[in-house]
This record gives sequence, structure tokens and C-alpha cells, in this order.
Amino acid sequence: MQRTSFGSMACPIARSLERVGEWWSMLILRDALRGTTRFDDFQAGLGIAPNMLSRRLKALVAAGLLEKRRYSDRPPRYEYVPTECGRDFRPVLQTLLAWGNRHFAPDGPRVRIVDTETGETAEPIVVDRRTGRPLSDPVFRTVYGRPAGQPQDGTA
Amino acid sequence: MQRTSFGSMACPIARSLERVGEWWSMLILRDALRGTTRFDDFQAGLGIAPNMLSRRLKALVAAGLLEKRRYSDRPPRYEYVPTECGRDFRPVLQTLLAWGNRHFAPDGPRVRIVDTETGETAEPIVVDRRTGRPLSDPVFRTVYGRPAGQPQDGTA
DNA sequence: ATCAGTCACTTTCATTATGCAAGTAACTAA
DNA sequence: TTAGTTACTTGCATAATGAAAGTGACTGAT
Repeated sequence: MQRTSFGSMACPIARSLERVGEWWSMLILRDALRGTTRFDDFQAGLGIAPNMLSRRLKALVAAGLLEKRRYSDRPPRYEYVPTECGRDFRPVLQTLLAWGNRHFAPDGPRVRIVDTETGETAEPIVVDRRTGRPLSDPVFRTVYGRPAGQPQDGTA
Repeated sequence: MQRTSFGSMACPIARSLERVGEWWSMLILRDALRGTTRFDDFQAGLGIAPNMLSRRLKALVAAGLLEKRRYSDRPPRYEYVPTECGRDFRPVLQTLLAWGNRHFAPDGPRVRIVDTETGETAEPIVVDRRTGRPLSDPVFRTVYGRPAGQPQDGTA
């Protein structure tokens, strides 16, 4: 009666959720990517109980999203900084933010992504990097299995 | 000792997670957006216990992401189809898929988003719709508070 | 008419996870 | 000496998750 693990599923979405799918994890990551590094700052910013924060930070460190660094020896003090993997998570939070603003902010968004040069509010959409084509286009489909005739490793 | 609710937080990410942040919810949504509509098909595809599926479907319907429709009167049979809000969730799953492929698919991706016209594998990135600029650019920042001069409910 | 089969669930109950309150440890500064 | 800061851990109650089994409303074949 353990919680079902998504880690062994072939789907990359399931594997992602194995790392960040627990209650609080994404919000901790959100703050970490905003610049929060200290235990007490996470705690104050999130209103999370210290035991929960401790557990989640451990899990995020174990999953390779955060790195625990000692920034003081006497007294021993630690900080949590996003790894490259953790920083790569930003797009997920950006689309989640856009979705929340569109559907769950009846009085208009209270949080926005802004171009600090022009002051304009950005509207995040997902496109294909090469072609620039929006992935909302129905020509884009999710397919299962590797590209035919291409042995796994050195391939695209 | 209830689970902390994110629904009353101002952050749109938190509000989003209130709806889809539970174990299984996003995977159910993933299948629903792939075309799965029937209870037993969700169950078989996910390997989820029927009681959990029942709870999650109820929650997703209550959150406005799925619509429960009777497709047969005798016997009474139901199907679950994504609402507009549910369909708008696709970009989140696309970025989550891309992140999973980048970091948790050591032998290369087993699931890809493909342009069915060219057969090319898409590489999802998030850009600003108007300017086309990648939101990974550091000029984009998350800011709190509404745009100046637009009072909606008195809060600044 | 009986029986197997399908579909969409619900009920029961054990195991996990979550969360509040409180406590601990190692310091620094007054 | 006392208070304050930082970074946690422990204890324990409540809530969520999950496997197994059961229910209800049918259809279709013998």
C-alpha cells in the first residue's frame, strides 16, 4: 500500500512527476528559482511546517534538482541552490503560471512575467524551437517509441 | 491536520497546483488529452486502482477540467472529456515532457512530440507570444502585483 | 431463464503521507 | 547570562493512498 511510483513508467511526464509531483515540491522549486536559498526563508515564504520543508528539500536534493551547500562552517549553515536540472524546470512553472492566470485569476493576474526592458507583460506559449511553430497546432502529436531505424544512443 | 490548501494563495502556480497537484491528477489529464474518455480505459492505461481513479475524476470534474457526460442511458454509462480549461493544460504537459526527456531519459526519449507533416521531433520551448522571445531570457522576470493604474479590487 | 461478460463504479480497511506543536543543536551578540 | 538566529528533528494525530473485493445495471449467448 505504498504510494504508486511513477519512476519506472516509460512516459517522461510520469518520470518528471516522480521527482516533483508531491505536495509542496513545485512551490519550493518556484521559490528556489526566484532566489530563495535558506531554510527559514523557504519556510516563511511558503508557510510550510519545518518538518515538511525538511523532507521535501531532502527529496529535491536526492532527485538532483537542488544542491545542498555549506556556506558557513562555524556555525554550520546550509543553503539550497538549483542545479542545472532544477533551473531547466522553469518552463514548466511558466506554463503553469500562464494557465493559472488564464483560468483561476478572475480579477486579473496578481503575478505576471514581465519583460523588464519594455515593461510589457509576457504571454507564455510553447513552440518548437527550430520552426517556431506553436505546439498547440494539431499537426503536433505525442508519439510512443523511438524513431524507426535509429539505434538509441548517438541519435537525435 | 488537513492538507494545506494552495487555493487561497495569490500565486497562480499555487492555484494551479490546487487543481492538478495531487498524485495521479496530471497523468489522468495526460491520457484525457490523448483521447481517453472511459473509466476502464483510464484504469487500464494507468494501472490505477478504481477507487483512486474515481476520486481523481470527481476532483477534476469539480475543478472544471473534465466534463462528465452520459453517453448511454440504458445502461447508464459515462465518459470524461476535457473542458476548454482542461485542453489549455496541454502546454504544461508538453514542457513537463520536454524536461523529463532532457533529464530522465538516459537512453534517449521513448516518447516524443512529433510534427506529423515533416516527421521531425519537436523541441518545446516557451516564448512570449507577441515578440517570440524565449522566456529563458533573463530580461523576463516574475513580478508581484497588478499593473499600475488598473485597480480591480482595491489591492495594490 | 440462466449465466457469463462489460462498464462504471463503491466499500472496506491497512498502510503512508501530511502537518502542527514542540524540542534540539550550534552557534553569535549584548 | 540571556536572548536571538539558523537549521533542523521528534512525536503524534489526522488525512490521503491503495489493494482487494463487492455492487448495480445492463447485454448477449446458450
